[in-house]
Amino acid sequence: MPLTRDQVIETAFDILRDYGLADLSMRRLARDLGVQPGALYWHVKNKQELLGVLSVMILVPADSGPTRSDAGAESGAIAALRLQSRAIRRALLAVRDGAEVVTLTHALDPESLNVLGRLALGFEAAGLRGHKAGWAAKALVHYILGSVTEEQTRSGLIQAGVLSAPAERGDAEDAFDFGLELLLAGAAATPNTPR
Amino acid sequence: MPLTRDQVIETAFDILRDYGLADLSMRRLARDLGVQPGALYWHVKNKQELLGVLSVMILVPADSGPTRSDAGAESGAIAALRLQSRAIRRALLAVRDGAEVVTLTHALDPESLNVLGRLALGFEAAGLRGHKAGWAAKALVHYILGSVTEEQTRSGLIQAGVLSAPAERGDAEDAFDFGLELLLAGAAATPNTPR
DNA sequence: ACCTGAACACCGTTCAAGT
DNA sequence: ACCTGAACACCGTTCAAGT
Repeated sequence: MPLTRDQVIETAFDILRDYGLADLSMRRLARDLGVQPGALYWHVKNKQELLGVLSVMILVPADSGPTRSDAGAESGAIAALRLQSRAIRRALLAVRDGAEVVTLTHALDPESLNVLGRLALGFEAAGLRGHKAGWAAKALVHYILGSVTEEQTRSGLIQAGVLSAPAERGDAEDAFDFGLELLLAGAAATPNTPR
Repeated sequence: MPLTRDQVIETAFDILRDYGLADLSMRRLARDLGVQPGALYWHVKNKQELLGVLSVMILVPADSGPTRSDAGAESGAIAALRLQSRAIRRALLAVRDGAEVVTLTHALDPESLNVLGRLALGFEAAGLRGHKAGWAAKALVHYILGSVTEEQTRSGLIQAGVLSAPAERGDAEDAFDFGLELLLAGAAATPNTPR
């Protein structure tokens, strides 16, 4: 039977998860599927589209966030943002080079990932008005993606034998949480020029 | 006369500045220098080393920051961090794909850019102790690089005709400053568990 | 010391032609 | 509808051999 789009995507995801982004070429993907490279372009527009789909898949585990109906207590809004941010970090860490893939997609098409808009809603619930909620969300996204990309790059280099054991181990999470608190504390302290 | 390392670096910088990172290949660089690709490897270890040198060059305009001797008034420490952050942003914006190049270098070798250590000193001057100053500096670096990378990616796409004019223009700087204030306000509000 | 020539092992994408 | 074959236009890096 013919190749399906889902097979292409699934195999791409497997290569990414098991070997990393550097090994995820269209030619390698075609080889794993037992097909000529050109065949892929019947099922997928180009590599960028494929990475976009993978980005969404990577973020699925973090895809239950605050929705507009969750406009609950304002004090809980910051707590919700904290949980959501950690969930995004965990989802990215679960796939090799996950942060890098999502960063690539986010750079070319920020709207395609629901995560961002989701966080903006969170900051609105926390009391930020106008552009500020969106700006805060962008800042948080940049922070998360940057942190996790560095974390995954480091473990990639260590595994490749380029780097030796981490100088100080286990503090990646502490470092992440600290930066997260910085951002959230800043948001909580920001004076809200009314509407 | 023979090719010099400085010529290689200068020409690479020119290609980057004028045509962007996508055009900066070793083969293109060799062509512009009127030499075979292999010749470059006499003057430079590999492409990564070259990008590292370019990263340092890009950041030179922001390379006059607080040093340890500047342990001045604690209130001014936050102000200094604000100025330093804006200087870094400007330096990155001055070169096409500057943020992306620096991000690549920073990912593989964070120590090689003095910027980070510089910012950590700034946070120490602001009263953060122990790991916290370093963590805050990392957060700030991720934020700056992420913001400017997105900014430059967008203008690159617009110039390439992929995107149309920005939906809301001129607010890139406002957005940057807002996120910056979030981080700095968070740092100022962070309780300092003594030593 | 410095460079050429040539190769090795790759890329993403397109497209006529086949079934 | 779906894929092959083959090409186009590239990559980064190495290395014997030349001068």
